[in-house]
Amino acid sequence: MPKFLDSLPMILSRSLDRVMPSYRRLFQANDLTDQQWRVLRTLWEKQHLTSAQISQITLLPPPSLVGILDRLEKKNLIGRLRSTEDRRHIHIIPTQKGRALMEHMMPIVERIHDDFMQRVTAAEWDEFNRILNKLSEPTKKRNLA
Amino acid sequence: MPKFLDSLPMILSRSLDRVMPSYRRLFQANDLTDQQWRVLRTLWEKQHLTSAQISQITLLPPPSLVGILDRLEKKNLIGRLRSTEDRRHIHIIPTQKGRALMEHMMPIVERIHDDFMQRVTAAEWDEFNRILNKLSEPTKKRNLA
DNA sequence: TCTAATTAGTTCATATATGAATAATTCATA
DNA sequence: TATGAATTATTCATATATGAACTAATTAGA
Repeated sequence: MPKFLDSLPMILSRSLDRVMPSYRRLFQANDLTDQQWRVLRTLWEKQHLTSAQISQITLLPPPSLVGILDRLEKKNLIGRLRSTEDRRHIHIIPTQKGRALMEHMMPIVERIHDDFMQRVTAAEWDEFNRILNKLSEPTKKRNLA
Repeated sequence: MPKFLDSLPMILSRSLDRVMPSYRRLFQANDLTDQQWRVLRTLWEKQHLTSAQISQITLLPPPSLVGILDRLEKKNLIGRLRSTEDRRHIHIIPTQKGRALMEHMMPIVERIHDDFMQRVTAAEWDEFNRILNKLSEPTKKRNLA
């Protein structure tokens, strides 16, 4: 009989609860929420993204994103720019202040990430990802065979 | 260079996002939120629990739990009962209606769980749990060796 | 036995999640 | 080219997350 605590959702939630504090300390030290970090982190690699793209990458639901972007804009970390080609699109662009903040935080975040990676071997990490993917991959035509 | 999407938090969040809909359909069909389900599920096995115990098991933060319990109580699914021994404790007890709802839902939830389990072998599941635990175990005296 | 420290539950302010609905825009096509 | 379908960002109502603070009750100790 599978115990509640051993269910997939609880296992994943518990792991998240254990992993996030290491990151959150850094975020809070820089006056960012987890979600605000995600948005800025996404913009670190790209020059500009639409709200929908950010939502897709960060897994943040569009309605939440509106407020998150509002607060990032209020902190002068990002800017909104409506596209001229398709006036429905709004480009989200990091400001100089936003870029500077990321430049400061990225190395530290990578260090935190490396600390977690050092807990397992490369083979274990691959295996972990492989199994987790099997467990959670989208159920497309799963009912064919 | 580790990509954002391959970081531990994003991997876990993405998996959760993919796993939860299967459960959520059932929850919504029974007019429950994810969190309300967690509380009821916890009470399924025990006869009564304190708010603190529920918080510890479900991972729901105490401030959130207050409202969740309020709404469960309003739906007549649980009851609050202040302890006579230690008047700080409040026992949370499922009502008959609450128990009946669980009796209806538990088999379906177990079926959903089994569906996920069938995606991997028992060995893979054990391996997955072992590695995830290494990845996310609390950092106690990690800086000793 | 009286006070300081603890504990359980709660409140508060702010930020986010969830699902439905909406306004503005663009697209497909009759 | 007018019109309905689709798309993007947003708003709305409700529920939850987060961290600080607070209240009532209990306990530890001088």
